[in-house]
Amino acid sequence: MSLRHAILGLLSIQPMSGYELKKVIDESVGHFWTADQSQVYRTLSTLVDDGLASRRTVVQEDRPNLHLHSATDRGLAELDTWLASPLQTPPIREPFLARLFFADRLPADRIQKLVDTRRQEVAEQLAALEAIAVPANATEAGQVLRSATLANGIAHARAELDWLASTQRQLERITP
Amino acid sequence: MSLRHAILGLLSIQPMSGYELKKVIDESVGHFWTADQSQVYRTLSTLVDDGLASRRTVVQEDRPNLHLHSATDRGLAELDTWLASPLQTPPIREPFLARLFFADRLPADRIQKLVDTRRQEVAEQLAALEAIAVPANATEAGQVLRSATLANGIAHARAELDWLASTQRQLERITP
DNA sequence: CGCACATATGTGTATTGACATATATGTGCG
DNA sequence: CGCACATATATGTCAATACACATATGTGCG
Repeated sequence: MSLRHAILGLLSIQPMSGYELKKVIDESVGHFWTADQSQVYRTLSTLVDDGLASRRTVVQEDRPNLHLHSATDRGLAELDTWLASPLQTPPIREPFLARLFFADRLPADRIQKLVDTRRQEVAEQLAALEAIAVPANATEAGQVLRSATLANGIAHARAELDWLASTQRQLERITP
Repeated sequence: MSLRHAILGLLSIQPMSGYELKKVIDESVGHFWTADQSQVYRTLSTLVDDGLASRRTVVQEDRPNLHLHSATDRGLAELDTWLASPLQTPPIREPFLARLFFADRLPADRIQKLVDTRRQEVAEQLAALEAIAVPANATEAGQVLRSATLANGIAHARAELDWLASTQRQLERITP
């Protein structure tokens, strides 16, 4: 469970409610990490139970009360331990490649369509990533790192598009 | 659960035992799909229960008996349905990027080390992928598709290496 | 007025999967 | 002789997650 650490990391930057966390995850780290809303709340609870985060209720009058969460000292220590620990590579699962691998069961035009649909999807993803503004000449480590994670997504999207184009050409070559 | 379909796909090419399937998954589709051994056996059982695969026991004298599995007609139909169904994009989870995002908590040399360790790992992965031989001028759709999935892994590994180099340069720029 | 949507927090539950473990036998190595 | 390793199948179990659902209130729109 690395969602624990992702949340701990976000809380180390700024105290947040579960609701806000979910939004931040979707918006600012969404290109490399996703989380279910219910999981965010449950993880926050275990974090508080384990003493890695603290919870403070903020009374609001015109909307439901907030549970504002902060990383505790132990939480920050745990975060640093995680940052220094060896990286466990996650299981690779690429549904599109899995499909493409068996796609010769389909007629040629259907294979082409598979590839083309994928091309459109990746093109949209790329456009979405490129639309996110990044500071041009970052001087702080945090800025550099955060724009680098974004650049990673862009680099892979472009690589995927190039590969798709090349695959498409190869497919056209065998079915003239 | 797409392991069902991955297994169904492999069985459509050739009847196999669970043991053999696990090996084939590790070796031939390992660069885009991984599976736990216990999960392979359990999935085979549900596949048989659902009538999508059939099981035949092959008695062997000097080793444990084989359970040879084949895709049934219904299994092949299910496979084709899956191939034609809209692709559900899996949740994105990139532990390395998650770490890098919060790595400004670490001293500069530790960040560099993080990036460098990653560079070595990806370089090894790339070498492993490049070592797999592929037919140069594929004429069959199946060959083209299968070498394309391999090419995909290579393309992404190279993109990752380029990005890592660029990130490293940026980090050096801010900590002279 | 009803409806959707944003704010905000949670529970219930089934599936998936990772990891450990059990069982049985043959081969090769030191 | 013991040990590791390959062949081969399978269960037990816990954690992580996805998806659905429940609850409560204010705002804006047609």
